Amino acid sequence: MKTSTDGPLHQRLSAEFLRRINSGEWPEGRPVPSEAQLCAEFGVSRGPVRQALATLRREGSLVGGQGKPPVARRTAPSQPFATFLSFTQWAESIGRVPGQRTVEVARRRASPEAAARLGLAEGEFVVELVRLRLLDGVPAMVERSSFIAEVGRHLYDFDPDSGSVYAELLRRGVGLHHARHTIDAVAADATDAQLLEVEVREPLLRVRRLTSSGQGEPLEYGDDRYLPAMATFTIDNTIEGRTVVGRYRTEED
Amino acid sequence: MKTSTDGPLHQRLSAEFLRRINSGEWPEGRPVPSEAQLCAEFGVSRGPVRQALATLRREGSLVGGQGKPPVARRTAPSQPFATFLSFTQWAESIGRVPGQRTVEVARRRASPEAAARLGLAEGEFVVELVRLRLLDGVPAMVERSSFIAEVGRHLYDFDPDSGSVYAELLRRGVGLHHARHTIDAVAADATDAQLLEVEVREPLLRVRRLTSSGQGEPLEYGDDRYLPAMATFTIDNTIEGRTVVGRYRTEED
DNA sequence: TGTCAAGGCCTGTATAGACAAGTCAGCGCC
DNA sequence: GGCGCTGACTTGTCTATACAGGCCTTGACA
Repeated sequence: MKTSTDGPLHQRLSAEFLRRINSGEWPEGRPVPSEAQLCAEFGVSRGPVRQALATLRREGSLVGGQGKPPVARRTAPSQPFATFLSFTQWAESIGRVPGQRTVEVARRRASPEAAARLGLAEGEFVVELVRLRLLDGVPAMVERSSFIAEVGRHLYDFDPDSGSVYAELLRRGVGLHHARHTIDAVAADATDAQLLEVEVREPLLRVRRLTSSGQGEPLEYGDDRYLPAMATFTIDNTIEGRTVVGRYRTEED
Repeated sequence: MKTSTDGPLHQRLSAEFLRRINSGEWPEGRPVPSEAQLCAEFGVSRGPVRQALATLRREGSLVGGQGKPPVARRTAPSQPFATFLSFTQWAESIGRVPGQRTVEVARRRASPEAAARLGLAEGEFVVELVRLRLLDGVPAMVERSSFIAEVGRHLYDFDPDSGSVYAELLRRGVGLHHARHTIDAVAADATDAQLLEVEVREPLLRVRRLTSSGQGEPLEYGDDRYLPAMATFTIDNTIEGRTVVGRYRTEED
């Protein structure tokens, strides 16, 4: 009955339980079998069963308990690092077709804001990349990235219209490790308005991103401006401290 | 030696271990005492000790293990649930003075959007609370909340101008357990503009919030609109998958 | 002096049993 | 009919024990 035959017992149990929840065998919103029943079914003691249930509870697939069996809940899993960082991978993960139109790639002196975030002296060079990102062929976001020179040089022999810059950088061994996203709202300026095909002053969802190496050195500073009708960010958190973040296509309704 | 005398043993142990890490009693980067030593010191069996260590490991305060004792690590904690949910507690946590001016408290039929999110039939009653929230006396956010009737009735004998509604609800045993925040941008409407003292159509950072019980029943639906100059949200994530979220006062620079 | 194997220590995993505390249905009493 | 109480069931917590497997020091041997 178990999904696989290797690995610790509690891992096999938790994989099997998760399968049952996601397959609907344990319907959402309904209590799952009691610990005693599960022990009997798999012929194991209560320890591994509880450990498996605890794992699922931590991940949000089970809720409730104490005196009554916990309840199954299907949840969107937390988006992994790459999906959260890369527009291309994000779009693919939600079943949309990503696209891009590069506006410019340029080596120039860092803007004051980029220089400050990247820890560069005034006048140092960065590689700036400006792209319009599309979702199913429709404009969704304007991306302005400043890469430090050492990372940016990879962009000269890579066509940013062909896909994910991040995937390419990772492939070339650039150690993207940590990213801080700061979210706020801004009014569309003339460039945004023209690229996104909206009026000037239209509200846009802005995400400024500082991507760093494992040693904490900044590698890239980005300013992404989304049409709010195309994408939203979500933060899920619980009183126990679990936090899950995601970026989603705005539901049309 | 234990920090407090009530609560389950493993919780007391984990609180005590965390204290030792943060106080430097267990220096960062150095292995902590072995499970056997901790069992002996506290006179308990291995179960609760392991449970306490597992909690700290999940939160990132301990790393490593398997064959050798785990290593202590001090980390910036993720903002706890209450701080993220409550404007009042958030403001206090960043050293600002929270304020509020209640615009209205009303029992009325749920708006179509609120009814849909709360899983109510059309025409069911909710308690709506509209407040202007202030940071150091300056308008920062307009909050519109719809509470299901059973939760909302607590608001009749509580003055929402006096402080945190969430703290009061928790004190009265309302099981706020999980919250999903959806972030996007909207243009200020006439009401927003008047309350926040900005122009109509000014971009605002909108956070829609669905707060649920431990059983997953929706309890409150909220629509908060922040002045982007006053607050931002951040998401920190790493390639290893740890994610930390926060809400911050926008730096003035 | 360098290398490799042995053994001790430590965590990971699993079993079994016991009691506390919360939930809920059903019964009996008013 | 409605209320409250009881008791069965379930999860939460804790103890005790055992063995597998990773890690590291020690010591014998080349």
